[in-house]
Amino acid sequence: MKLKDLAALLGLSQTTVSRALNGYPEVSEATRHRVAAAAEKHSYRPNTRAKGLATGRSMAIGHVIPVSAQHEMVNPVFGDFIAGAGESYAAAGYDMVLSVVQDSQEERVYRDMFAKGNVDGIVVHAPEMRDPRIALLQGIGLPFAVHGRASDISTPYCWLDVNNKSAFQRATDFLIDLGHRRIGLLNGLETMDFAHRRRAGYLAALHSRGIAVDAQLMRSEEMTETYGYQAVRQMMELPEPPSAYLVSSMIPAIGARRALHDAGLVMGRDVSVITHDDDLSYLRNGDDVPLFTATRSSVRDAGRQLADLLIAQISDPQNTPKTKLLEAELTVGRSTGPNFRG
Amino acid sequence: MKLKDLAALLGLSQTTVSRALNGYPEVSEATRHRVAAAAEKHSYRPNTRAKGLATGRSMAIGHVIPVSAQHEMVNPVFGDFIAGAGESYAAAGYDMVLSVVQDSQEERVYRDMFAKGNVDGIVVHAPEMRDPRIALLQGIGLPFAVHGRASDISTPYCWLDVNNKSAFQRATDFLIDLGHRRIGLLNGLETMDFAHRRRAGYLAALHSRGIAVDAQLMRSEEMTETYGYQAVRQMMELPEPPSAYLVSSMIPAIGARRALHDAGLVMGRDVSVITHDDDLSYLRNGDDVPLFTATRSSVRDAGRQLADLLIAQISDPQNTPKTKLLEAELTVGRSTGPNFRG
DNA sequence: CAAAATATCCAAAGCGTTTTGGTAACAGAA
DNA sequence: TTCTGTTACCAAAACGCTTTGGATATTTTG
Repeated sequence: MKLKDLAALLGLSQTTVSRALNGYPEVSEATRHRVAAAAEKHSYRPNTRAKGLATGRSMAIGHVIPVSAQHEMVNPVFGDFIAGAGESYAAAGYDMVLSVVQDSQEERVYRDMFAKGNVDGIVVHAPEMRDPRIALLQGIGLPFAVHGRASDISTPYCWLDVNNKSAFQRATDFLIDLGHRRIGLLNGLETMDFAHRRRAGYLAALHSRGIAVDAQLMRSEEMTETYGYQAVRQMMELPEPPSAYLVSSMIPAIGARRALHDAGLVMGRDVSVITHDDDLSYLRNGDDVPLFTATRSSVRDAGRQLADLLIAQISDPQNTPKTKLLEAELTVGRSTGPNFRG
Repeated sequence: MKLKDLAALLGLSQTTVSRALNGYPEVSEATRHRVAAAAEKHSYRPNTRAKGLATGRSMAIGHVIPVSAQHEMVNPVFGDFIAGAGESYAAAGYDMVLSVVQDSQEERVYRDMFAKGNVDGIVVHAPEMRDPRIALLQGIGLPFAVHGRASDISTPYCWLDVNNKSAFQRATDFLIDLGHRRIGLLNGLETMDFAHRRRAGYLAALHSRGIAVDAQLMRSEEMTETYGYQAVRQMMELPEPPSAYLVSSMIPAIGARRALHDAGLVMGRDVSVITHDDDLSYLRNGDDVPLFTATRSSVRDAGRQLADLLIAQISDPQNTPKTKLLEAELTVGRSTGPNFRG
């Protein structure tokens, strides 16, 4: 069923049917209802490509998922982020198109997406500190929104981020208040902007409390379970092992817990652990009382909100780009306690 | 830069330029090269919508991610599956369009996708036993491929599945060989086809070895960490607790491990655990020696292969639908050992 | 050498929409 | 009555591509 057929069926012109369906005023209420009823009855849906060609918009938003050649890894938060963004898109009538791309190919993919015109905007994932993608997208004039920020870029652009620095500073302060002085940091890859900020928060807390920084207590890697396990094992072997750990994600935190268990230590009693918790649907942090003390911020909610920002940006491109900084909450669970060991 | 401009620039007709770029024979090699060079130089990319409108194909494949209203959950394997499928799509020039949809809305979404014509095919995720989506898609004539199977549907359709029954039967046999008689099953939701098959494999092994089935040892739920934890805790309280557990995914297996640790039991010595391992990139099963004995099958690879099947199906619709059954490998790790207790 | 075949190109139609630039009918105002 | 506005519709152009159905040289064939 195409527009032509529907128009013929109603004895109307394509123009009138189109206007009736798209809510233009120059159509009588009577025919508008007649048209709507017929469209409903024959479940007419305008062809996306034709509509897009005519309007010049694709009603789709691109997500480019970079996969580095070294560690072929899809960030586990990705599924939840997408679920959140998907809700907003569905509500606004947008489709989501996904490209999984070797990071070396990324620039080409952005350019192609723009040239081929199959998206009206793009969500940039996992920004690095001086991420080249932002300048690139500004250059080609494709609307975009960044999940996170790029510290070294000063021109305004649309982003949504968790206040990672403040979250990790508060978490570190919390551990210091409990008497911990040697605090291990199991950070994500510090080429990533969020990891850099978390480190800054950790360092700021140490400095403000006059605690010396020990490079042996700071690790930065891809956030896997085995990373958490091995990093904790190694730090435990130090002459002065940490009495507490600050971990960048639930997954390595689980590895950290395993390492502590293997060593016969009990979290919250012998050693303290705080982790960042993205509130992933399949990896809830305990039920009633949280398992881990955590800096928590729902990545699903972030997806929802970032999508809204981007949609607003697309529908009104001259507007100055909106930004939003979410505060993570610090929820106290069973994995932290006072430091008795000195 | 559109075709018209490129043609004008070259002093050729749009026809010739189009044919040159699309590899038609009625173009001299000289002009073909000239056109290709100019296209490259000005980085011309045909507009997707226009091309799609002209050819009647959208060069996109839809993935509908159902989210049930009760437990808003995105399957953690999803990210890796998408990554795999994305590789195949990129190689074949397809885009991937994603819809996150309340399961009550699913039928409407499929119908709309077809009517609006914005995908050439669809991947069906997480089929249930008598999944209505298959008949629906066959009815509307939209090519599709199923990740998994629907047991109660006999008409041929395109699918790729892991041999879940055989995998879980072998795993159960393995445990029985080690002397285990009371084996707990922590299954996924048994409305899902894969979970049903796994249960069948578990039961078949018990039957063939003359071991009585105990309903108290069989659980079926959404595969979260807390599920694994609580299920094991509860089974441990039974008068005759299991000496071994068979778990449907790494995530609940981690919860199971936590419950055993909390009870002071050591996996592989006091209690055995086998889990299914989807080989997720961020949740590797140990490094050198696997942590868990596991039935392993890469879901990323499944994504790649299923995408290939669907693409083949789309390019040759009359062909009888291809299917592929992958065998999971049973890899021995540290979580299993002989049963000394009885 | 004329006719047929081939190689190379092009103008225009078509894909299914939206949008432009109207027209016809009828009302109210002068 | 005539003019102006308004309401309710429509024919045709446009979006950027592919494809159809030629057209014009050039080569091959009989």
